[in-house]
Amino acid sequence: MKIISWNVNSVRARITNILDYIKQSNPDILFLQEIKTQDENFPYEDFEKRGYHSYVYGQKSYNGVAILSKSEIKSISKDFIVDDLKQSRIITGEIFLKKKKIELINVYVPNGNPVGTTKYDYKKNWLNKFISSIKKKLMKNSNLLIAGDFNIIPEEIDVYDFRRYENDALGKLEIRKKFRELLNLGFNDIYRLKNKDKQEYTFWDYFAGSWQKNYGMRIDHFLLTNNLIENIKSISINKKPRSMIKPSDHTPIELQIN
DNA sequence: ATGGCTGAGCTACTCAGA
Repeated sequence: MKIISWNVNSVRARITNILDYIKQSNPDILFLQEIKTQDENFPYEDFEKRGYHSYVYGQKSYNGVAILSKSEIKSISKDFIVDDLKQSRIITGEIFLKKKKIELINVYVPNGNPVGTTKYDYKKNWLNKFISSIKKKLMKNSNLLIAGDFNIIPEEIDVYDFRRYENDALGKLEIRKKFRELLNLGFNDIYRLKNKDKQEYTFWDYFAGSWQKNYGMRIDHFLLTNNLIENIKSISINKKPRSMIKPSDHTPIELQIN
């Protein structure tokens, strides 16, 4: 089974790119972040024609997440945490894999910049609530798969120039510690688990020729609980969509499990 | 280099992204 996560930076502006990518990569499940549209304007028909169910938690202009799936997904939920600002950032569902019930958690973590503002505090509080909801979920199910745009650079190796981000909301130690706190609950950063020293990125800024210069960062992740490690076949970052015309600034990360 | 670009909403410009 192929599960992919991709921050598309607007599902409507990106629709041809997404449909081309689906045709090429053929995911069973696709997590989308930053769809930037309300549910009623989501392009359900485009995906239905290609054989996908769409589960959408939209928002006007900003944020918004969705799960596309070839098979029906049960127990879809949009209230994983209480979000004070009512931003659409998490959608969850359940699938079965070899008799394991797996909780799928698609996240779009707040950016948090600039540091020292209410946006940064919102990110910290959001992460605290997220971690506490994960703890609760772990008491019911030890098979969790979290994927999405975490807006966290886990370690120095995960960005082209760490010094430029050590005081940024994506790279500050305080935020990176939240990521470690999550891992310490029994999760693995699957890309790093499978690629100990590899320096690859999932995001490149639109400006300053960042893509051409490979000034990127690894901020989109798959975190799986220890129980699911035996099911992992492969994980890879697919850079091709970032090289296309009118790209998202993020590129997909692809997980094979069976 | 607190943004050089891009998208949404809207129709001139702000907000947001990372």
